[in-house]
Amino acid sequence: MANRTVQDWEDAALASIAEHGLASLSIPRLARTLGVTKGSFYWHFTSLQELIEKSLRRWDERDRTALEEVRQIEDPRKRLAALFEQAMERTEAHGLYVALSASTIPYAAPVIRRISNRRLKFLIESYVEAGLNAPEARAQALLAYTAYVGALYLRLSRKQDLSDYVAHAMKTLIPPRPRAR
Amino acid sequence: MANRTVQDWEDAALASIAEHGLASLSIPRLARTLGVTKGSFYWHFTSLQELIEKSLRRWDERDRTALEEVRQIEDPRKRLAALFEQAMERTEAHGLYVALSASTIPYAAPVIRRISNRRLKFLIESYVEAGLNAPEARAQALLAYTAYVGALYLRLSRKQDLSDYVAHAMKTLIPPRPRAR
DNA sequence: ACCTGAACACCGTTCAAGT
DNA sequence: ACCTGAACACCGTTCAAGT
Repeated sequence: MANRTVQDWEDAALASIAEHGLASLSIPRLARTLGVTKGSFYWHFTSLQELIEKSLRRWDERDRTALEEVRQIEDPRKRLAALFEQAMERTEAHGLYVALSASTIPYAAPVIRRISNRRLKFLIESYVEAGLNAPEARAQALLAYTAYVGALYLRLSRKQDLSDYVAHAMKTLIPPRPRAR
Repeated sequence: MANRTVQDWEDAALASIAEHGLASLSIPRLARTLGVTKGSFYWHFTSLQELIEKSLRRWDERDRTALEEVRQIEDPRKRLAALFEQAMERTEAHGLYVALSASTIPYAAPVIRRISNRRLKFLIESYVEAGLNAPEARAQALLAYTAYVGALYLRLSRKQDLSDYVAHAMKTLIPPRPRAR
């Protein structure tokens, strides 16, 4: 078989973290998945830490492009709605967010911060475009974002359908359509 | 020195998890903290898993009594406000919630579910008392709870003061005082 | 009744040796 | 250039032996 690339290892790591959690990430496991020996890992990476760091950078990049797509939607209210609905898909990304935002590995915090900053900024801008003034938009964006993150975690311990929740959250958190003038 | 008790080990475990995360929990570490050898651990517990299970049960119990205290407040709006403010204190409990709700250990999920069910039920009852009808109260409680959990996680990656956030959340999520009749 | 200390399996890491 | 396989330290677990 062809040799493994750095990207192969990174993708396998992200998938494993998203599904089994960070604690279950192990070099022998990944090696078995990829069909090689654990020793070969150290030709591509200097340590498990480096693998995680590089994988996180990859995830960060993916999140950035995912946001860019939603940004194409012109109507700010529809854009917000799309963001809320996206919040219930993209399960690997959510698995990663959930698995890592509580982790105590030192380089996880900056990545989480960068991702949440980017999404908060996006929310604030959309709220401003939807007619809120700056402090209102900021406060509302923060509330919406925390509700989003909280919902990710809630979904973890209960299988219940959250579509009613999303509907209510959108009603509460998306500003009314401005009146025509 | 006197011998260690089961409770000593449980308390040490909860404190360690809350502060350093679940991944850093290690029997040699705890043993060193308690001034004994790791071998002695296995006189009190059959496995690390059992220690975690029993510790989680202990935490569950603590959360229950913490809720009971807030329940004493008669005015439902003030009770909700107290709950929101408590949400920014009790740091060990929050550290535990954060460290465990994403964990893949099998007995963590039921405990998290029990705790969140209890707090959701409490919120729903308070919202009903504050004048909302049943479905409104349920939806609003769910939104409030997810915002609360999300705020715990957001606080992790940014040191920023969240008191403005709490003020806005309370304004948005606590129903208006009913008019006197 | 509670603890020590040695033993073993598993994972992270290193590295000489293979192709 | 990429991988194997043996080696070593660390942690979870067991257990005979100490007090």
